[in-house]
Amino acid sequence: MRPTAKDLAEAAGVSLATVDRVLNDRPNVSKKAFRKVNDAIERIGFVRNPAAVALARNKTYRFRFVLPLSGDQYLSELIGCVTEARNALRADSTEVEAVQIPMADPHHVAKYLSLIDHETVDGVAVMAPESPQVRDALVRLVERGVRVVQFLSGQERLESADYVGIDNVAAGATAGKIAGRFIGNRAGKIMVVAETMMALDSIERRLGFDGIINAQFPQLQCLPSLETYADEKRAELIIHRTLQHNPDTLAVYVLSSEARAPLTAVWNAQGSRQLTVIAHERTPFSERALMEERIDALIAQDPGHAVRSALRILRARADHREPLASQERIRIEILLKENLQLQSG
Amino acid sequence: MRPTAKDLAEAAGVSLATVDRVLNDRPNVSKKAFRKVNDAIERIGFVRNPAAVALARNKTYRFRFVLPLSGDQYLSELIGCVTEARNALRADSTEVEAVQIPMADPHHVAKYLSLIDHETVDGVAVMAPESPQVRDALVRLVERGVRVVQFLSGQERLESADYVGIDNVAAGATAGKIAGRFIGNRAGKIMVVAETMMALDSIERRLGFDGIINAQFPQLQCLPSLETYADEKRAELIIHRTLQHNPDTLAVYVLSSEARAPLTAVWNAQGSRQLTVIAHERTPFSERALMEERIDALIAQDPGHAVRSALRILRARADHREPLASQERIRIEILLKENLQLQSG
DNA sequence: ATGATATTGAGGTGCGCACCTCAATGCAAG
DNA sequence: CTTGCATTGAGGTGCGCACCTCAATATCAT
Repeated sequence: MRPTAKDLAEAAGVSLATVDRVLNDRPNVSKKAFRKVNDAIERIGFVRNPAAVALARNKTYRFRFVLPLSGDQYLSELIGCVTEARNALRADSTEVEAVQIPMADPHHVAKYLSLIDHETVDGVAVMAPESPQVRDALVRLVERGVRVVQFLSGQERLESADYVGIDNVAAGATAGKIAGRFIGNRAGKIMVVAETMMALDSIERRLGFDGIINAQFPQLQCLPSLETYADEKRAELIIHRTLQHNPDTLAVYVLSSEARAPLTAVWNAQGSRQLTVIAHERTPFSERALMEERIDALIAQDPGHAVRSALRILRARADHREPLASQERIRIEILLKENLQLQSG
Repeated sequence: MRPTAKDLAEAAGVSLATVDRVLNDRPNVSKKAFRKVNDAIERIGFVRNPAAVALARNKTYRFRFVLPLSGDQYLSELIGCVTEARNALRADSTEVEAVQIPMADPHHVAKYLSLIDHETVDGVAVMAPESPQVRDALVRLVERGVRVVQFLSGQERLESADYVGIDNVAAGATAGKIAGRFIGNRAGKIMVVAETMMALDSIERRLGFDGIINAQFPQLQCLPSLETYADEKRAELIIHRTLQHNPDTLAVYVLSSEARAPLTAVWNAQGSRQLTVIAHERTPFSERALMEERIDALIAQDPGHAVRSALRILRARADHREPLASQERIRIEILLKENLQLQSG
């Protein structure tokens, strides 16, 4: 039989009360007792029964995803994943919610975060653009006893918070390698489009992309990043113009998770030209375009995995446990038409 | 507050005993009572507290991985993942073990499986080559009340068992697409190497590979599959000969998870020739070769994910729950040097 | 030695459920 | 009506632990 706390007390030569004090970091424990209990734990291989702990604590965990307010398809996917996780975790006394707030003004975001405390919520996963105000607000959030996960967002990594998401430099490099090898040995230009180059993740992806292209594909030249500012008209205009001025464009790389506007513009303007198209993230739009071979490859991070990973980490932190690193690394996926694996089949 | 079984009994207008009978499929429940309880469950949104259930049942789950006896690096990785999962699940009253048995003789495998019953183990994940004997043994295992997962192996899919692993036809197609696009528009041949073409997964991968090459890259021609029979000398010989006879070979595709012998032979024989190399599975060997740019791409399925997935499914089945499909789909990963994401960094 | 404080033990309660027993009720066939 | 059986309810116990109280003892400085 598996040893219980009672066995542990016996083995350690102390009372159940002392075992309880040691196991739950309660005060008034002598160093000697502490050692006796920990030695006994090693000796008899005691492991707390999580079910019994959960039942006795009878605590409900409350976690919140703080996401940008946007009509982005990737964001919709993400919200869908949160909803799914919410339903799956309802059984485990875990309340999960997603809120969307405008991210344009860092002060507003910081203000929002400053109103959260551990009375309201045990942990938050925050997806917000880099800014000193937000970073500060996150640090203070941690200080107030709320677990924080930096979630899929181009922020400077905090010491005191966990990060869930991919390495964007590596993601850009991956895109670069795929683009370079897919293009073959023709010489020409690559058009790079982003919503904005103010975002850290765009900057990092571009950095990784350029690094690979410059080092390994000297016959290719990356054009300056085009910024759509999430404006369809503007996207249409600048992309059309760029394609006209650069007839030797061989490929398009869309940095941002929303590829719809840029790619629609590209397809309207490309004429009979063959373009290798690389974009980020799997959405209904990009999935369909991949199936129709209008996109050649997607660089993606699985939103479902990201959500579950964030929740597992928050849960582990709330229980003062170390998250299992090997399970929580989000992969940089390369999606082709062939390995898309649609749900239906 | 979250409703408990007591609340449910009250809401249904029955006693706790009847609620218990309905919830645990016990006999002697009238249709009327059954309906009353289920209606009340819907109405008040009752969800069983899994922690309380686990505690009250006080049951330990015993799952076993049945794997081939082989020095294969991928298998070592797999065993490592099982060990990791074993330690992680020890806390949850779940015993996980891995046994390795010789798979050469289907009768022997079937014999081994026939000795397993639900007294010994609650579920098994079996990785064994396709054969009618094994298939039969698995079906009978299920009939004896043992949950079965067909694990990462090229077996005909059973109705009565779950499957964990990738679609090998799609994996082959993915390899084909990567090979074709990486080669560019040069014309030439592709060498295909397998340990044996008797294995269903090799056949399926080859099928997917040829399908893509023939349909999308007519300038490329796939050579007949070379079979190494896991014999280094033989591999060396046939690969050397094939490369000599086919000076216009542009790429090598290794179908099996053990790429070491074939690729070593290729590197010994390739001379100054540039070859695009595609292989399967991430192992210390293939990882290193990818970093050194001796392999261009790996098609992989994450063994850690596969192990965890198999265990989650076995656990769900043992609890008469439906596994969460969306989480259990094993992805066909494309690994390049750029998205390898080594553990160290 | 004395008081103050730190440490320990004994014991109880409850978390939500599974599983068991036994008596009580219902219902049908004879 | 009685016998037999199916159904239901009341009640208890225990799973392993967290959390609490109170009294008893140990340890320290003075």
